Amino acid sequence: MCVPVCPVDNRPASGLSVWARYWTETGPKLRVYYIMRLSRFFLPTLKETPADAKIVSHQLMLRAGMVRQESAGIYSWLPLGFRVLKKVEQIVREEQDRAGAVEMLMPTIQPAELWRESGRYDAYGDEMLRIRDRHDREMLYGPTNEEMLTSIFANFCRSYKEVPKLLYHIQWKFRDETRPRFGVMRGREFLMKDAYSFDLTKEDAIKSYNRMFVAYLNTFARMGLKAFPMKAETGPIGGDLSHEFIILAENGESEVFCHRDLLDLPAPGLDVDFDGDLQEIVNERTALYAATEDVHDEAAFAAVPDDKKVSARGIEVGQVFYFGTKYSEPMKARVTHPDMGEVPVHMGSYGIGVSRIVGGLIEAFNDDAGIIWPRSVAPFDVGILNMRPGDEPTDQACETIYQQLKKAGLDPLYDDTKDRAGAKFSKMDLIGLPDQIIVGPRGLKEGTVEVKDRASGERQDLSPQDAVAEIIKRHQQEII
RNA sequence: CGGGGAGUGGCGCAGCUUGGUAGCGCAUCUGGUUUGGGACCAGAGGGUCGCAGGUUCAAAUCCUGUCUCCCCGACCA
Repeated sequence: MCVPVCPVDNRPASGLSVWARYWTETGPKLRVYYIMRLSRFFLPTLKETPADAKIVSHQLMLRAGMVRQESAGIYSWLPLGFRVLKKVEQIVREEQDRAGAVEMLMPTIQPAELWRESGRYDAYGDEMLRIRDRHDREMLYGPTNEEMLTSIFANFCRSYKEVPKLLYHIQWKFRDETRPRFGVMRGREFLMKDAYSFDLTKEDAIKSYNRMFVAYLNTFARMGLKAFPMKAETGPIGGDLSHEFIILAENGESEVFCHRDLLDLPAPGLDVDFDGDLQEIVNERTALYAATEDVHDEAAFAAVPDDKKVSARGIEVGQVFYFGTKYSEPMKARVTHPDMGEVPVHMGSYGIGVSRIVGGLIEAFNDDAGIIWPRSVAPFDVGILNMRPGDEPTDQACETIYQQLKKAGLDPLYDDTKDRAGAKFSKMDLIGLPDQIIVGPRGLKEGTVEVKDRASGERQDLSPQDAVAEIIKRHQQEII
């Protein structure tokens, strides 16, 4: 049995569900998997670029049949897009868990009451979608959850022994932007991971801040993204310490300035001890100049050597805040300490734009033919292209390859359609699966199939067995 | 929220100035020829021209209002 394993923590690599593991370990030796045929899947691709989409990620998401716009800034996630969204979400979840954060789930709809307590009900303005229920009670579709979680904490936690606490959830949010744009990158409805920390003192709160800071570096690295922490404005969330995590992209929404050496720092790695001292890792990433345009300091930037100056455009994919007692004070989230008496807890909040990242990934990984997914987030791991459906040996070869890949823990998509070869190639390139296995009577006569690497375009003829082994090898290497 | 643009078969567009039978490409369906980089021939189906008023014998076309979407800016994960 050949199961790709993460070299760092020995977990099975990708796509191997609990059930699959159960069966491969305990079940019958001859396990047959359901074959996901393209003819059965739902993949409404477009040959032409929709007129409304202006940036490449939005165009490709529509063309690849990942999303459909329902209203300005509101999207349905079609099966292909949904798979990527889930992959991104799962990486975020795993790294939150690894950092010691605890997952929960709060509702999308919140009572206005909560926001009156913090004073933000009026302050938030038209960006907040306000609604009334049948009893004429004022409700809102949550743009964020500081109030709700602070209230939960205040309700249950009274003692200094209850802290530190670090809780997160991954939930849909709504901000009624005046001008949604860039597809899912700046929608009104968006999926976000938001974490909230509760600590006794500012000093402790910084430790929580550092946990998230380091977790973020690993999170983005696992998706193949280079995200750089930059000093940032605290905005309506408030507070006095904040970093945005930025990926560089031509279509980035904001201008950023930083020291070139920052771009070369590797991710801390998945073996970081999150209960240990993380300050050094954070210091290393914050020592060099890096700021978004809002807080850009020309004088400080001038001190950076000319050949190290980088000014570029970037997409914000995450942000971390420390804001002290801004919410705990008015909402009475206090704990009692033997020496300090009753004190409001020091808080921070930590967001990652999950749905936004899907767009960001495409901005980072595309070419003229379409999307090029990093293996960790690809909707399927590999595409199997049948060049002559109906031809017995070809069908048989495709299905065998499918079963073998599936058995190895990979998730293939089998193009069994009767489309012409050109259409199949184009479609597969468009949706960007990292690897393709092209199976036709012509090659099979010679005992070979063709393995194509989407990113490099490189192709090689291999026996079906070697092709499967090659694909599995590539996926093992991908994991950080 | 300021400024600009656009709504016509599923998608991309023409028609509007100068009112008169709604058109093209792609996609779809049928038949045939093709068959390893988004084929070809022949035929077919599919549109209350965003919506509501108005002008007129007659409105996709002119007038008024309204809704929606997109772009630039201000604002934000």
